[in-house]
Amino acid sequence: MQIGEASRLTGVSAKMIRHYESIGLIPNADRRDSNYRDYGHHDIHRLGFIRRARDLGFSMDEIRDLLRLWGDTQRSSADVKALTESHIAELDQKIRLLGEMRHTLATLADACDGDHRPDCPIIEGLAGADLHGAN
Amino acid sequence: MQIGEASRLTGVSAKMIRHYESIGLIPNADRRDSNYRDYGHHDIHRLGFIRRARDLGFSMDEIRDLLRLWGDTQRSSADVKALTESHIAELDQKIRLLGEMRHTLATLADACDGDHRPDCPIIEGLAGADLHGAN
DNA sequence: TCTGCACCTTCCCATCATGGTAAGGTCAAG
DNA sequence: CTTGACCTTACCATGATGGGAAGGTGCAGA
Repeated sequence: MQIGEASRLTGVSAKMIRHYESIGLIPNADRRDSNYRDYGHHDIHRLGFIRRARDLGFSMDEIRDLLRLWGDTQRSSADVKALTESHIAELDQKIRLLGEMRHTLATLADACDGDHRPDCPIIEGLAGADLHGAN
Repeated sequence: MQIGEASRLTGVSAKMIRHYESIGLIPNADRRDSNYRDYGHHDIHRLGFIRRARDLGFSMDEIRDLLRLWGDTQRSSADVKALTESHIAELDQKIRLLGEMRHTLATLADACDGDHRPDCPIIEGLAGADLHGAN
């Protein structure tokens, strides 16, 4: 099938399919006489794998590792689990950081009357108060 | 003072200070005879404001709005609060998405023995299972 | 005075994942 | 033969940041 159908089936844009090929995440696609790329079941499966990993927040480097692990019949499930848990830890870190931001902002917003007057603890906080200390 | 000291005082890299100037987030700095940029209290204050907003996850566009609100003595605190709450909603959305990813991954990881054998529900999930449906 | 070093300047390139657009080739249906 | 959908490559953009090159400035010490 052509790249458009592969895109529709996998939810990966044609643009990104070509990009993944260019960075070696997927092998060079077969070409027809027209020079159009030609995809089969195997390619669709691989692209679906990539899309699901991407949707779970794995970086391209991690996805590269996952693809290698996927194709390695010798590897232990412990290898996959380790990579996954490392990624979970990254997610936890991001969630924690965003949560801290949210907490600080919510505290400032709570202190702000939000009326017609100009006095605003949010702006004052940004303008110089200690946002991370005792609040 | 020179850009290096301004950077040290505010925690904004010299590189970014120049960048903020180039995109109009801060006014063009005064120049000495040497053509070196020259900063004063006012500039330091503004850069500190930007750094704090950045640390709270505001985008450059939002920071631009915040700076405008900061300098506008007419604006109501409601304007600032609205912008802040919009940003909090963005943070909540990101946190929710990351949390969903984490949940799916944790479920898969829990199902994975993580031993020497190759069978791995994580890889199987990525390879085609329904990750978002009943799991 | 010369030298060295720390600092500054501008300019260009890279990241990461993705999209847009332009200029042109292919192919099937009407 | 035309139309339209599809494909090709190539280049540019995002947002926030860093890296590095090539060269100017300024001060302290030999």
